Amino acid sequence: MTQPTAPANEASQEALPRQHRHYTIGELARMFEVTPRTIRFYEQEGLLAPRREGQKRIYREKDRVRLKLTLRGKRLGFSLAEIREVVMMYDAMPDGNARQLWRLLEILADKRANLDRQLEDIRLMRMELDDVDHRAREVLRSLDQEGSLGQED
Amino acid sequence: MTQPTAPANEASQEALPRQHRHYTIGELARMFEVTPRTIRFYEQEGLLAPRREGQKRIYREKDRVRLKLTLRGKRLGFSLAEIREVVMMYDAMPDGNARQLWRLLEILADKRANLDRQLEDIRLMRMELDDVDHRAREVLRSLDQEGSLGQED
DNA sequence: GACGAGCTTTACGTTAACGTAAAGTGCTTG
DNA sequence: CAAGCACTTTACGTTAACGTAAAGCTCGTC
Repeated sequence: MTQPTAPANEASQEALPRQHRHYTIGELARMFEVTPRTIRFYEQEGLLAPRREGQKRIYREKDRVRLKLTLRGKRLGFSLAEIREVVMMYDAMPDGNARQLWRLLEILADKRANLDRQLEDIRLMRMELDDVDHRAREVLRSLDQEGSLGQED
Repeated sequence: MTQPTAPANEASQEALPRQHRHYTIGELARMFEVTPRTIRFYEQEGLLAPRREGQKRIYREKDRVRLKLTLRGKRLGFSLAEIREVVMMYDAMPDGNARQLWRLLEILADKRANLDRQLEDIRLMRMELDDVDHRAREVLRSLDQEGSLGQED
């Protein structure tokens, strides 16, 4: 959306042996085409919590998945605060009390309603784009006609 | 997305006689549930160009449609700059030269690719949400069980 | 042991998209 | 004619999500 160069939906390579089970911040950054700064920022915002080895951050599979989900949420226009809300409640689920769980269900329903609205928006937006596309092609055809008729300015 | 209160997809009332053909800034604002300030800002950014009657802005049907499209674009995460890009090229279409028109087609294809990526993201996100939903409901059920067994803390 | 690569923290800077406050204009209604 | 309402301009403030610069560790290697 803000990126001019087509941003891949997910990590570049998804079907590898993936044997090492943990990553450095640079590896993750390259995988998802974000900067290390972004990943550190998400940690600061409570979306990631990697282990430390000395002073270096060590990311496990769980962290990678979470980053993936976070970025997907972002592409859909969710704020980091919203994403954190779901993520934290998801973490607190196993020992969560009923109130929290009901609250979680509420949030989920809300997010889903948002997605449905987006689906409709996409449908409409596609129609508009198709329309503009058609018109543009027609104008191009007419220009072509004029050209073959020797009409040039 | 950022709005906590469920934002309607489009204007509140869509199927009215609509006889007067022009609106004040306040009317438009109420229609789309935005502030006048937002509408003025969009004008400043080159997305709207209402007539003036004295010093007051007069919005015609065309302006209303454009605002609608703009807001839809925003809900889909497009920046105002991106929206303006399409809108301005659309306006320049009739007398546009071939280069411009090809450029427009390029942009349109780009936007469409974006939308397709969003569709996939929505599909995946829905699955995740459903999954969390299921888990939460199961935990709730188990809590209910414990409750009926007299297990309370 | 100097160096580069890759990591770290701290902290100030930046951009988009408005919000908000102040001060003024113009109509109409009690 | 005073009050109120809807509009106007100008201008500074705010928030999210990072970017960027500075300064410092740590490891392998030439």
